[in-house]
Order: sequence, then structure tokens, then C-alpha cells
Amino acid sequence: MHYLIPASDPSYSFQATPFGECCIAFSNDGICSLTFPEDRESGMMDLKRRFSETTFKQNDDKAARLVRQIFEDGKNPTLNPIGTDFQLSIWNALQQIPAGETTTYVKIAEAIGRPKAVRAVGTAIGANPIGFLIPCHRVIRSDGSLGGFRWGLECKKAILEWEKK
DNA sequence: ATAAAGGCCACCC
DNA sequence: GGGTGGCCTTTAT
Repeated sequence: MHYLIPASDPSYSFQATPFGECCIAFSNDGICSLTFPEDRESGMMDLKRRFSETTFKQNDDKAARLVRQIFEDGKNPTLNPIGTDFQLSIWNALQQIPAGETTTYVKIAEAIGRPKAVRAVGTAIGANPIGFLIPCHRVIRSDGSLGGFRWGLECKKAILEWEKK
């Protein structure tokens, strides 16, 4: 199978958001990464680990425009998520959840036709490369508790609160 | 080829 | 509240 790697003008930057500073990475093919790391060093490490063959160039201007579009204008720029077929099907299902609503890991598993793969669904959601835009924060446990979040439960809670309005 | 590690769940206590 | 076994994918041996 063929994966679209961020080859054409790969860029990155750190930008302020309503949920703390984000690390955003993109190319002419779209956004390939949007994370909310503890600090810039771990943000860079994460990029390095996931895109070991790509060297990103810092581009604060373009990133600032993107971040404004995302968090102020509510626009949804082109995405370029990279993963296995299983992961892509799940990340696609996440994008069908309307803003302000939540669903459960079980329902996502059912939505992709793999009702038994709930555990793997949780793992794949945890591997979501494009936070916020691929709304992994809208998935909670079937018992109503919040479940996990890669960048801390406080962040998950904050985004959900923010989306209620 | 195999093991270990997950943002889970149902079921028990 | 906490612990166990089962489930499935991914990553590291």
C-alpha cells in the first residue's frame, strides 16, 4: 500500500492555542501532525520519532495562519494523516462525530464493522496524529468516564468544554 | 515468529 | 472503588 509522506516543503512550528501551545507540522499535502506537548523538546522528539525520514523546516508565518483558521475561524484545513488501514478507518470515523457531542470506543468499533476490536480501537485512537482536527477527544468510555488522552485528561476536558459553546 | 504493550470492556468482589 | 481475563492491532525483540 502507498502512504503519502510529507515530502513537499515539510514545515513545522509551535503556536499558541486555547488549549496551550501546539506543535503543528504540515507539507503541501496538508497537516500531518498537530499535538499538544508538555514542552517543545518533547514535541520535536515526537515528530522525529514518527517522521524519521523527514526534515521539517520551521515556518512560523504559515503555521500562524493555519492555527488562526483552525481555532478562530473554525475552518478545517486539508489533512494528511499517515497510518495503517485500520488506523485510517478509525481516524476517519472520528471525523464523523459532530462537534459538541461525544461517542464511545465501543460505538467507534461498531461503526468500522469491528465490534470485537474495542481494545485495538482505543490504541489506534491514542495514536491519532492530528489532535483536535481529528477529534479523538470526543470519544469516552462506555461507562461514561472520560477514558484516556495522550496530552492529559485536563486537556481533553478543556476541549470538550470549549466545544459545548 | 513471537512477545509485550496499550486512551477498552464485561464481569466479579 | 479495584482486580482479572479476553479481545485485537502495533511495535519491538
